[in-house]
Amino acid sequence: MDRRQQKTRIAIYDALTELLKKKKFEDLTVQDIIDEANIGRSTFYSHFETKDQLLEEMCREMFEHVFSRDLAPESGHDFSGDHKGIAARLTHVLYHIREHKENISAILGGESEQTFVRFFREYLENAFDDVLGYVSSKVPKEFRKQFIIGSFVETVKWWIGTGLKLTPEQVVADYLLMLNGGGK
Amino acid sequence: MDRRQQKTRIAIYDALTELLKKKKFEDLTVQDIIDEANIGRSTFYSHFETKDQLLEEMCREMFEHVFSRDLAPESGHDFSGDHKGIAARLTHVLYHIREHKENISAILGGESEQTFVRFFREYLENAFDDVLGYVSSKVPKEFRKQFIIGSFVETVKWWIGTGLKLTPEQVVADYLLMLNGGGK
DNA sequence: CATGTTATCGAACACCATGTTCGATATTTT
DNA sequence: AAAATATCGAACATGGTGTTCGATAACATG
Repeated sequence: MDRRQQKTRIAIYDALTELLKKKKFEDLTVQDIIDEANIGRSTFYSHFETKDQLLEEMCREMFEHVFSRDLAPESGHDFSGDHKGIAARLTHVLYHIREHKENISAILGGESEQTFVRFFREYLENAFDDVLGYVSSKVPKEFRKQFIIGSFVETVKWWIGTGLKLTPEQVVADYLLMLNGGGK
Repeated sequence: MDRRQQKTRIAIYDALTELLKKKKFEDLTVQDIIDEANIGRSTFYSHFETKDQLLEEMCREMFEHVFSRDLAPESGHDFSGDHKGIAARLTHVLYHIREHKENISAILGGESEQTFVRFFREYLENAFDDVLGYVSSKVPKEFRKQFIIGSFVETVKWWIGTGLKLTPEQVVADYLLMLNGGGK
Protein backbone atom coordinates (compact mmCIF):
# COMPACT_ATOMS: atom_id res chain seq x y z
CA MET A 1 0.00 0.00 0.00
CA ASP A 2 1.27 3.40 -1.01
CA ARG A 3 2.76 5.38 1.84
CA ARG A 4 0.68 8.38 0.86
CA GLN A 5 -2.48 6.40 1.30
CA GLN A 6 -1.43 5.20 4.72
CA LYS A 7 -0.65 8.72 5.85
CA THR A 8 -3.96 10.01 4.59
CA ARG A 9 -5.90 7.26 6.28
CA ILE A 10 -4.16 7.84 9.57
CA ALA A 11 -4.66 11.56 9.26
CA ILE A 12 -8.37 11.00 8.80
CA TYR A 13 -8.68 8.59 11.70
CA ASP A 14 -6.71 10.90 13.94
CA ALA A 15 -8.77 13.85 12.88
CA LEU A 16 -11.95 11.97 13.67
CA THR A 17 -10.70 10.88 17.06
CA GLU A 18 -9.72 14.45 17.81
CA LEU A 19 -13.02 15.91 16.67
CA LEU A 20 -15.04 13.36 18.61
CA LYS A 21 -13.70 14.90 21.79
CA LYS A 22 -15.61 18.06 20.99
CA LYS A 23 -18.61 17.04 18.95
CA LYS A 24 -20.94 14.14 18.41
CA PHE A 25 -20.30 12.20 15.25
CA GLU A 26 -23.51 13.19 13.56
CA ASP A 27 -22.79 16.87 14.12
CA LEU A 28 -19.51 16.63 12.24
CA THR A 29 -19.36 17.61 8.61
CA VAL A 30 -17.03 16.05 6.11
CA GLN A 31 -15.45 19.47 5.80
CA ASP A 32 -14.65 19.45 9.52
CA ILE A 33 -12.79 16.21 9.11
CA ILE A 34 -11.02 17.41 5.99
CA ASP A 35 -9.86 20.58 7.71
CA GLU A 36 -8.73 18.80 10.84
CA ALA A 37 -6.93 16.15 8.82
CA ASN A 38 -5.51 18.83 6.57
CA ILE A 39 -6.16 17.04 3.32
CA GLY A 40 -7.87 17.84 0.07
CA ARG A 41 -11.55 17.38 -0.34
CA SER A 42 -11.33 14.93 -3.18
CA THR A 43 -8.74 12.98 -1.25
CA PHE A 44 -11.22 12.22 1.46
CA TYR A 45 -13.71 11.00 -1.06
CA SER A 46 -11.13 8.82 -2.74
CA HIS A 47 -10.81 6.99 0.56
CA PHE A 48 -14.37 6.92 1.81
CA GLU A 49 -17.59 7.19 -0.11
CA THR A 50 -19.32 8.89 2.75
CA LYS A 51 -18.97 9.96 6.34
CA ASP A 52 -20.94 6.95 7.49
CA GLN A 53 -18.63 4.61 5.71
CA LEU A 54 -15.77 6.17 7.62
CA LEU A 55 -17.55 5.36 10.86
CA GLU A 56 -18.21 1.89 9.59
CA GLU A 57 -14.54 1.31 8.84
CA MET A 58 -13.46 2.80 12.11
CA CYS A 59 -15.74 0.48 14.04
CA ARG A 60 -14.61 -2.48 11.99
CA GLU A 61 -11.00 -1.62 12.71
CA MET A 62 -11.72 -1.27 16.39
CA PHE A 63 -13.39 -4.63 16.72
CA GLU A 64 -11.07 -6.48 14.43
CA HIS A 65 -7.84 -5.20 15.86
CA VAL A 66 -8.64 -4.34 19.44
CA PHE A 67 -11.35 -6.58 20.75
CA SER A 68 -10.92 -9.66 18.70
CA ARG A 69 -7.35 -10.11 19.77
CA ASP A 70 -8.56 -12.13 22.72
CA LEU A 71 -11.59 -13.93 21.43
CA ALA A 72 -10.59 -17.24 22.94
CA PRO A 73 -11.72 -18.11 26.44
CA GLU A 74 -9.05 -17.43 29.02
CA SER A 75 -7.30 -20.60 29.89
CA GLY A 76 -6.16 -19.32 33.27
CA HIS A 77 -7.87 -18.32 36.48
CA ASP A 78 -11.41 -19.56 36.64
CA PHE A 79 -12.31 -17.87 39.90
CA SER A 80 -15.63 -18.04 41.70
CA GLY A 81 -16.75 -21.21 40.01
CA ASP A 82 -17.29 -19.20 36.87
CA HIS A 83 -18.44 -21.34 33.98
CA LYS A 84 -15.79 -21.17 31.25
CA GLY A 85 -14.45 -17.91 32.68
CA ILE A 86 -17.30 -15.81 31.41
CA ALA A 87 -16.80 -13.18 34.07
CA ALA A 88 -13.15 -12.82 33.19
CA ARG A 89 -13.91 -12.55 29.50
CA LEU A 90 -16.65 -10.02 29.93
CA THR A 91 -14.41 -8.00 32.17
CA HIS A 92 -11.81 -8.04 29.47
CA VAL A 93 -14.29 -6.58 27.02
CA LEU A 94 -15.12 -3.78 29.39
CA TYR A 95 -11.45 -2.95 29.83
CA HIS A 96 -11.11 -2.57 26.09
CA ILE A 97 -14.11 -0.30 26.01
CA ARG A 98 -12.68 1.84 28.75
CA GLU A 99 -9.45 2.17 26.81
CA HIS A 100 -11.36 3.59 23.89
CA LYS A 101 -13.90 5.55 25.86
CA GLU A 102 -12.97 8.77 24.07
CA ASN A 103 -14.12 7.49 20.73
CA ILE A 104 -16.90 5.28 21.94
CA SER A 105 -18.57 7.81 24.19
CA ALA A 106 -18.85 10.27 21.34
CA ILE A 107 -20.30 7.67 19.05
CA LEU A 108 -22.82 6.44 21.55
CA GLY A 109 -25.84 8.47 22.54
CA GLY A 110 -26.36 9.77 19.06
CA GLU A 111 -27.65 8.41 15.84
CA SER A 112 -24.29 6.94 15.08
CA GLU A 113 -24.61 4.63 18.04
CA GLN A 114 -26.45 2.06 15.99
CA THR A 115 -23.45 1.39 13.84
CA PHE A 116 -21.30 0.76 16.84
CA VAL A 117 -23.89 -1.35 18.54
CA ARG A 118 -24.27 -3.47 15.43
CA PHE A 119 -20.62 -4.31 15.50
CA PHE A 120 -20.69 -4.83 19.22
CA ARG A 121 -23.54 -7.32 19.03
CA GLU A 122 -21.89 -9.21 16.24
CA TYR A 123 -18.71 -9.37 18.20
CA LEU A 124 -20.45 -10.61 21.33
CA GLU A 125 -22.34 -13.27 19.45
CA ASN A 126 -19.12 -14.65 18.09
CA ALA A 127 -17.04 -14.21 21.18
CA PHE A 128 -19.57 -15.87 23.45
CA ASP A 129 -20.87 -18.38 21.01
CA ASP A 130 -20.05 -21.26 23.30
CA VAL A 131 -22.07 -19.90 26.18
CA LEU A 132 -24.97 -18.75 24.08
CA GLY A 133 -25.31 -22.04 22.33
CA TYR A 134 -26.36 -23.61 25.58
CA VAL A 135 -29.98 -24.64 25.36
CA SER A 136 -32.25 -23.86 28.24
CA SER A 137 -34.94 -26.25 29.16
CA LYS A 138 -37.61 -23.59 29.35
CA VAL A 139 -36.67 -20.61 27.22
CA PRO A 140 -36.12 -20.95 23.45
CA LYS A 141 -32.52 -20.63 22.36
CA GLU A 142 -33.05 -17.56 20.20
CA PHE A 143 -34.85 -15.76 22.96
CA ARG A 144 -32.20 -16.62 25.46
CA LYS A 145 -29.51 -15.37 23.14
CA GLN A 146 -31.31 -12.16 22.42
CA PHE A 147 -31.88 -11.55 26.09
CA ILE A 148 -28.33 -12.18 27.22
CA ILE A 149 -26.71 -10.07 24.54
CA GLY A 150 -29.31 -7.36 24.55
CA SER A 151 -29.12 -6.86 28.26
CA PHE A 152 -25.34 -6.80 28.17
CA VAL A 153 -25.27 -4.20 25.41
CA GLU A 154 -27.72 -2.09 27.34
CA THR A 155 -25.67 -2.49 30.46
CA VAL A 156 -22.56 -1.29 28.66
CA LYS A 157 -24.42 1.67 27.19
CA TRP A 158 -25.68 2.52 30.63
CA TRP A 159 -22.20 2.14 32.10
CA ILE A 160 -20.71 4.51 29.56
CA GLY A 161 -23.59 6.90 30.13
CA THR A 162 -22.69 7.11 33.80
CA GLY A 163 -19.16 8.08 32.85
CA LEU A 164 -17.69 4.70 33.68
CA LYS A 165 -18.07 5.18 37.40
CA LEU A 166 -18.12 1.52 38.30
CA THR A 167 -15.16 -0.73 37.68
CA PRO A 168 -15.43 -3.36 34.95
CA GLU A 169 -15.40 -6.00 37.64
CA GLN A 170 -18.37 -4.48 39.43
CA VAL A 171 -20.36 -4.13 36.26
CA VAL A 172 -19.80 -7.73 35.27
CA ALA A 173 -20.56 -8.97 38.76
CA ASP A 174 -23.88 -7.14 38.88
CA TYR A 175 -24.70 -8.14 35.35
CA LEU A 176 -24.18 -11.80 36.08
CA LEU A 177 -26.14 -11.51 39.27
CA MET A 178 -29.08 -10.06 37.41
CA LEU A 179 -28.78 -12.72 34.74
CA ASN A 180 -29.07 -15.35 37.42
CA GLY A 181 -32.18 -13.84 38.89
CA GLY A 182 -30.33 -11.85 41.50
CA GLY A 183 -32.73 -8.99 41.01
CA LYS A 184 -35.29 -10.43 43.34
CA MET B 1 -58.53 25.01 17.89
CA ASP B 2 -59.27 25.98 14.34
CA ARG B 3 -60.78 23.22 12.25
CA ARG B 4 -58.25 23.87 9.53
CA GLN B 5 -55.40 23.20 11.89
CA GLN B 6 -56.93 19.95 13.02
CA LYS B 7 -57.41 18.80 9.45
CA THR B 8 -53.87 19.68 8.56
CA ARG B 9 -52.45 17.90 11.56
CA ILE B 10 -54.44 14.79 10.85
CA ALA B 11 -53.50 14.93 7.21
CA ILE B 12 -49.85 15.05 8.19
CA TYR B 13 -50.13 12.20 10.67
CA ASP B 14 -52.07 10.11 8.19
CA ALA B 15 -49.56 10.85 5.48
CA LEU B 16 -46.73 9.80 7.72
CA THR B 17 -48.47 6.59 8.73
CA GLU B 18 -49.10 5.85 5.09
CA LEU B 19 -45.56 6.59 3.98
CA LEU B 20 -44.07 4.52 6.78
CA LYS B 21 -45.56 1.46 5.13
CA LYS B 22 -43.22 1.95 2.21
CA LYS B 23 -40.16 3.71 3.53
CA LYS B 24 -38.13 4.08 6.67
CA PHE B 25 -38.64 7.35 8.47
CA GLU B 26 -35.16 8.66 7.81
CA ASP B 27 -35.54 8.08 4.09
CA LEU B 28 -38.60 10.29 3.93
CA THR B 29 -38.24 13.88 2.86
CA VAL B 30 -40.44 16.66 4.10
CA GLN B 31 -41.59 17.01 0.53
CA ASP B 32 -42.79 13.41 0.53
CA ILE B 33 -44.94 14.11 3.53
CA ILE B 34 -46.21 17.36 2.07
CA ASP B 35 -47.18 15.67 -1.17
CA GLU B 36 -48.84 12.72 0.52
CA ALA B 37 -50.70 15.00 2.91
CA ASN B 38 -51.56 17.29 0.04
CA ILE B 39 -50.75 20.50 1.81
CA GLY B 40 -48.62 23.53 1.15
CA ARG B 41 -44.97 23.57 2.03
CA SER B 42 -45.19 26.50 4.38
CA THR B 43 -48.17 24.91 6.06
CA PHE B 44 -46.09 21.99 7.17
CA TYR B 45 -43.48 24.29 8.60
CA SER B 46 -46.11 26.29 10.45
CA HIS B 47 -47.00 23.10 12.29
CA PHE B 48 -43.62 21.50 12.79
CA GLU B 49 -40.21 23.04 12.85
CA THR B 50 -38.61 19.97 11.42
CA LYS B 51 -39.22 16.40 10.38
CA ASP B 52 -37.76 15.15 13.62
CA GLN B 53 -40.10 17.23 15.65
CA LEU B 54 -42.95 15.59 13.81
CA LEU B 55 -41.65 12.20 14.87
CA GLU B 56 -41.24 13.50 18.39
CA GLU B 57 -44.86 14.66 18.52
CA MET B 58 -46.12 11.48 16.97
CA CYS B 59 -44.34 9.38 19.57
CA ARG B 60 -45.57 11.62 22.34
CA GLU B 61 -49.11 11.28 21.08
CA MET B 62 -48.78 7.53 20.89
CA PHE B 63 -47.54 7.12 24.41
CA GLU B 64 -49.80 9.71 25.94
CA HIS B 65 -53.00 8.59 24.32
CA VAL B 66 -52.51 4.93 23.63
CA PHE B 67 -50.23 3.40 26.20
CA SER B 68 -50.80 5.57 29.19
CA ARG B 69 -54.49 4.88 29.22
CA ASP B 70 -53.86 1.88 31.42
CA LEU B 71 -50.94 2.85 33.54
CA ALA B 72 -52.47 1.56 36.73
CA PRO B 73 -51.88 -2.02 37.79
CA GLU B 74 -54.72 -4.31 36.84
CA SER B 75 -56.94 -4.86 39.81
CA GLY B 76 -58.32 -8.14 38.50
CA HIS B 77 -56.88 -11.54 37.70
CA ASP B 78 -53.55 -12.06 39.36
CA PHE B 79 -52.85 -15.42 37.80
CA SER B 80 -49.79 -17.57 38.37
CA GLY B 81 -48.83 -15.92 41.62
CA ASP B 82 -47.70 -12.94 39.64
CA HIS B 83 -46.46 -10.17 41.87
CA LYS B 84 -48.69 -7.14 41.35
CA GLY B 85 -49.81 -8.47 37.98
CA ILE B 86 -46.62 -7.60 36.20
CA ALA B 87 -47.10 -10.25 33.58
CA ALA B 88 -50.57 -8.98 32.80
CA ARG B 89 -49.38 -5.41 32.56
CA LEU B 90 -46.42 -6.21 30.36
CA THR B 91 -48.66 -8.26 28.13
CA HIS B 92 -50.94 -5.27 27.83
CA VAL B 93 -48.04 -3.16 26.63
CA LEU B 94 -47.19 -5.68 23.96
CA TYR B 95 -50.75 -5.74 22.74
CA HIS B 96 -50.62 -2.01 22.24
CA ILE B 97 -47.41 -2.32 20.34
CA ARG B 98 -48.88 -4.94 18.10
CA GLU B 99 -51.82 -2.66 17.37
CA HIS B 100 -49.43 -0.01 16.13
CA LYS B 101 -46.92 -2.31 14.52
CA GLU B 102 -47.26 -0.53 11.18
CA ASN B 103 -45.89 2.70 12.53
CA ILE B 104 -43.53 1.27 15.06
CA SER B 105 -41.86 -1.24 12.78
CA ALA B 106 -40.97 1.48 10.31
CA ILE B 107 -39.59 3.70 13.03
CA LEU B 108 -37.51 0.97 14.58
CA GLY B 109 -34.45 -0.40 12.92
CA GLY B 110 -33.40 2.95 11.63
CA GLU B 111 -31.87 6.05 13.04
CA SER B 112 -35.26 7.24 14.14
CA GLU B 113 -35.55 4.33 16.52
CA GLN B 114 -33.81 6.24 19.26
CA THR B 115 -36.60 8.73 19.54
CA PHE B 116 -39.14 5.99 19.98
CA VAL B 117 -37.00 4.07 22.40
CA ARG B 118 -36.52 7.18 24.50
CA PHE B 119 -40.24 7.53 24.92
CA PHE B 120 -40.64 3.85 25.50
CA ARG B 121 -38.08 3.79 28.29
CA GLU B 122 -39.61 6.79 29.95
CA TYR B 123 -42.99 5.19 29.78
CA LEU B 124 -41.76 1.93 31.24
CA GLU B 125 -39.99 3.67 34.06
CA ASN B 126 -43.17 5.41 35.06
CA ALA B 127 -45.51 2.53 34.43
CA PHE B 128 -43.46 0.08 36.42
CA ASP B 129 -42.19 2.42 39.00
CA ASP B 130 -43.57 0.30 41.81
CA VAL B 131 -41.75 -2.81 40.73
CA LEU B 132 -38.53 -1.07 39.89
CA GLY B 133 -38.35 0.72 43.19
CA TYR B 134 -37.87 -2.59 44.92
CA VAL B 135 -34.40 -2.74 46.36
CA SER B 136 -32.39 -5.88 45.85
CA SER B 137 -30.11 -7.07 48.54
CA LYS B 138 -27.21 -7.60 46.20
CA VAL B 139 -27.55 -5.45 43.11
CA PRO B 140 -27.69 -1.64 43.34
CA LYS B 141 -31.07 -0.15 42.61
CA GLU B 142 -29.96 1.84 39.59
CA PHE B 143 -28.29 -1.14 38.03
CA ARG B 144 -31.30 -3.30 38.62
CA LYS B 145 -33.55 -0.73 37.04
CA GLN B 146 -31.33 -0.31 34.05
CA PHE B 147 -31.13 -4.02 33.56
CA ILE B 148 -34.82 -4.74 33.80
CA ILE B 149 -35.89 -1.94 31.49
CA GLY B 150 -33.02 -2.31 29.08
CA SER B 151 -33.58 -6.00 28.62
CA PHE B 152 -37.29 -5.49 28.12
CA VAL B 153 -36.75 -2.81 25.49
CA GLU B 154 -34.31 -5.06 23.70
CA THR B 155 -36.74 -7.93 23.92
CA VAL B 156 -39.47 -5.84 22.34
CA LYS B 157 -37.13 -4.66 19.58
CA TRP B 158 -36.20 -8.23 18.93
CA TRP B 159 -39.82 -9.29 18.94
CA ILE B 160 -40.75 -6.67 16.38
CA GLY B 161 -37.72 -7.62 14.34
CA THR B 162 -38.97 -11.18 14.08
CA GLY B 163 -42.25 -9.88 12.69
CA LEU B 164 -44.18 -10.46 15.90
CA LYS B 165 -44.17 -14.20 15.52
CA LEU B 166 -44.63 -15.00 19.18
CA THR B 167 -47.73 -13.99 21.06
CA PRO B 168 -47.45 -11.24 23.66
CA GLU B 169 -48.08 -13.84 26.33
CA GLN B 170 -45.19 -15.99 25.18
CA VAL B 171 -42.82 -13.07 25.02
CA VAL B 172 -43.68 -11.93 28.51
CA ALA B 173 -43.44 -15.43 29.88
CA ASP B 174 -39.97 -15.96 28.44
CA TYR B 175 -38.87 -12.52 29.48
CA LEU B 176 -39.89 -13.08 33.07
CA LEU B 177 -38.29 -16.50 33.06
CA MET B 178 -35.00 -14.99 31.91
CA LEU B 179 -35.29 -12.25 34.47
CA ASN B 180 -35.60 -14.87 37.16
CA GLY B 181 -32.54 -16.72 36.03
CA GLY B 182 -34.46 -19.16 33.91
CA GLY B 183 -31.74 -19.04 31.30
CA LYS B 184 -29.63 -21.58 33.06
C1' DC C 1 -74.71 38.32 7.55
C1' DA C 2 -70.81 41.12 7.95
C1' DT C 3 -66.29 41.70 9.56
C1' DG C 4 -61.98 40.91 11.39
C1' DT C 5 -58.94 37.12 12.20
C1' DT C 6 -56.28 33.36 11.08
C1' DA C 7 -54.75 29.33 8.25
C1' DT C 8 -53.42 27.80 3.89
C1' DC C 9 -51.26 28.05 -0.44
C1' DG C 10 -47.14 27.89 -3.34
C1' DA C 11 -43.68 29.99 -5.82
C1' DA C 12 -39.38 31.93 -5.08
C1' DC C 13 -35.42 32.21 -2.46
C1' DA C 14 -31.09 31.70 0.34
C1' DC C 15 -28.52 28.26 2.53
C1' DC C 16 -25.58 24.50 3.32
C1' DA C 17 -23.61 19.94 3.06
C1' DT C 18 -22.80 16.48 -0.25
C1' DG C 19 -20.33 14.17 -3.68
C1' DT C 20 -18.05 14.72 -8.40
C1' DT C 21 -14.87 16.38 -11.88
C1' DC C 22 -10.47 17.53 -13.75
C1' DG C 23 -6.07 19.36 -14.78
C1' DA C 24 -1.93 20.45 -12.36
C1' DT C 25 1.41 18.91 -9.04
C1' DA C 26 3.88 15.88 -5.97
C1' DT C 27 5.25 11.38 -4.42
C1' DT C 28 6.23 6.74 -4.85
C1' DT C 29 7.29 2.51 -7.14
C1' DT C 30 9.83 -0.22 -10.40
C1' DA D 1 14.61 8.02 -15.35
C1' DA D 2 10.09 6.72 -16.49
C1' DA D 3 5.66 5.18 -15.47
C1' DA D 4 2.17 4.93 -12.23
C1' DT D 5 -0.51 6.72 -8.80
C1' DA D 6 -2.03 9.86 -4.95
C1' DT D 7 -2.98 14.46 -3.64
C1' DC D 8 -4.63 18.95 -4.23
C1' DG D 9 -8.35 22.31 -4.60
C1' DA D 10 -11.29 25.09 -7.08
C1' DA D 11 -15.42 24.72 -9.44
C1' DC D 12 -19.64 22.62 -10.13
C1' DA D 13 -24.19 20.13 -9.99
C1' DT D 14 -27.44 18.26 -6.84
C1' DG D 15 -30.84 18.04 -3.42
C1' DG D 16 -33.05 18.78 0.81
C1' DT D 17 -33.96 22.43 4.20
C1' DG D 18 -36.32 26.09 6.17
C1' DT D 19 -38.06 30.98 5.21
C1' DT D 20 -40.64 34.71 3.10
C1' DC D 21 -44.66 36.98 1.45
C1' DG D 22 -48.68 38.37 -0.99
C1' DA D 23 -52.90 36.36 -2.42
C1' DT D 24 -56.75 33.45 -1.28
C1' DA D 25 -59.82 30.79 1.42
C1' DA D 26 -61.90 29.22 5.73
C1' DC D 27 -63.27 30.30 10.13
C1' DA D 28 -65.10 32.61 14.56
C1' DT D 29 -67.66 36.14 16.49
C1' DG D 30 -71.13 39.59 17.28
